[in-house]
Amino acid sequence: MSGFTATRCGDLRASDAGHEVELYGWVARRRDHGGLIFIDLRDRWGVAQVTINEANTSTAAYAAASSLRSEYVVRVKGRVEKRPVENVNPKMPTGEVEVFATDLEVLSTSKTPPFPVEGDQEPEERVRLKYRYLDLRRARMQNILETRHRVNKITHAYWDAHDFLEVETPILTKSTPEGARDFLVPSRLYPGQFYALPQSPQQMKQLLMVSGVQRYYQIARCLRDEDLRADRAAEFTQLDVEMSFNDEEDVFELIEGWIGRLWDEILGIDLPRPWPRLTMKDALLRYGTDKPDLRYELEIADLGEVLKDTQAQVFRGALDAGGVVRGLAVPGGSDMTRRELDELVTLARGAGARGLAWLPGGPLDKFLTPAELEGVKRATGAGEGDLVLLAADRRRRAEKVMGLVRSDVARRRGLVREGEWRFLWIYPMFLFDEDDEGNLTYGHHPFTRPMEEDLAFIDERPYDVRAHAYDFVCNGYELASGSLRIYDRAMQERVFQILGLSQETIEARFGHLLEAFEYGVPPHGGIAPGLDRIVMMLTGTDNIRDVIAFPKTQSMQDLLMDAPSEVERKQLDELGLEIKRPG
RNA sequence: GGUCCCGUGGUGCAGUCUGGCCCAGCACGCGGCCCUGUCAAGGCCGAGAUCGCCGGUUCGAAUCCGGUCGGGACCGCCA
Repeated sequence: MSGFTATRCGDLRASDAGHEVELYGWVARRRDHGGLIFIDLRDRWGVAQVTINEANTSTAAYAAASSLRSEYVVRVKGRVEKRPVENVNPKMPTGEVEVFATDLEVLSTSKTPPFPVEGDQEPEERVRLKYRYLDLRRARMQNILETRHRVNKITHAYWDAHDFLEVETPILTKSTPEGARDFLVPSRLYPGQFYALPQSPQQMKQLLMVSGVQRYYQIARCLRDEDLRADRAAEFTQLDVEMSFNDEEDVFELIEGWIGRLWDEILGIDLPRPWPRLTMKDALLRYGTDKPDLRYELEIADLGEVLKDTQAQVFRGALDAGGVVRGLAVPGGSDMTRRELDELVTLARGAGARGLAWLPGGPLDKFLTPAELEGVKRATGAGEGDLVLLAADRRRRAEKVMGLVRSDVARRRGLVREGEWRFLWIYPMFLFDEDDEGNLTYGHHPFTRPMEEDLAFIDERPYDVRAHAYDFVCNGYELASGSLRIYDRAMQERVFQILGLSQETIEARFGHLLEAFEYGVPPHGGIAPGLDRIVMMLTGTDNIRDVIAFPKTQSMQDLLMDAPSEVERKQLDELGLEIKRPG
């Protein structure tokens, strides 16, 4: 029997009493009583107590036990014994037994670790990342690794059971300047030309539908060279799904089933189905975001109607410029301090707003008529003791500001109902969006299918065109995005044209897709949930790096491997590259 | 590109606002000794930090100012 098949520390139970066992593991803790030494021996499955009694073991074994320090790797031979009742440790699954060591061998010693592997103390992230292999040894991280594995396993089983085929798609692919910035890979055989790492297998999965795969899924790595956030990594993992001859209801059904399975098997929670749906328009109006957190109420109201004749300058100005006034009632908010309000104003300014107003008690009270004040109260549902926060701006900015204010107010006033899971679909979404320069761009991606009934006004009022596009959202996180796709060459070209792409650009970048569309394309569509974020939810962390074994810092460095790093001159020469150094 | 928070022995924190009581405190860890029923073992003793780095202000700087580096949060960005 090798150590690989030996008894696992965490598996020991009362029923093992009397057995001779061999254990392999790391020293979690050592309690030396002088003549009697207790070792908590840890492996992936748990911790068992090894007892070494000077009186009943070899001198060599006792000497070895005395020399043990934290994180030494040892092999122990001994006999499992039931502990006397008074010595049972009910806090440990293995607490009913202990292993009396007859033989103990140090397989590997350890320096004092840079931070404690045992205990719940969270070291600074810089240190954790540099010594990631030790960080991952901690129980919390082991649990995350295991949860992630189980998510993958359940996911494979689920989609396989629905006859989906996993197909691997290339890592070296073609750059598409639309969307996120690509990671580029220089080509050795074609100097001056580049591959791109995939932002997602979007086009490949559509081509697989043309191939007749009909039901495709892949646990796919995606790479985007954009700045990072707490919930955004440069390389991340999507469950990529695509199917043929389907409508959005098929997608909703399958996804709700899959998420339901994950929550049931991993958390033992039975999620209610079907999930509620919210149109993009309503999400932005009522919650100020496309990923609302429904664990608290705080609904935003449009005040354009009640303030349509107002003489208050800030509101008048915004409304006359075609903007909006939006308000949010804070229950019991009249007790908010000036300092808190100032912090909210700072938050609003940070989002580009000129300011944030409040009623009553703010400087605007005297500019509103009693009827207008009454109207604001009614529209926002504000009662006695409540405070109304207001933003007046261009619609998109006012929405953004109120959305940020809403979540900040909920957080600082403790309105978030922890422990709730509020899944919902954002559907339908808009086909187009407006970028910062006021130009038309796509809402989801350029392959999204417009709703047939809205095509009539696609040229006149493009922003009002709804799409067969959907996100699913939970507790303020966007967990997935998807759509039904265009499967008609003419329609696809038309959308590209509306987006302002020239015929040459269309041909160069998407010619392969358009050509494929000439050979019998099934109507198709799909979705791509972010697996990292789903694991974040399941493990209760708000940091995406926690659910990635070897993550990079916010500034995209790998502190363990020390990447990125310079390469040798010879490598550059082979690629025909020269480095332009700034300065 | 921008805004904000953080950086103090190996680790986690206090001290910074209001400069001198701090050649820096606490807990854990670490080293030595004692200890035969602990499980966050206990007791005694001990070592370990020029307070991220550079510069400035001051009689005097962990503390104030400027810069810089690193980590984090956010805005922009993320089809």
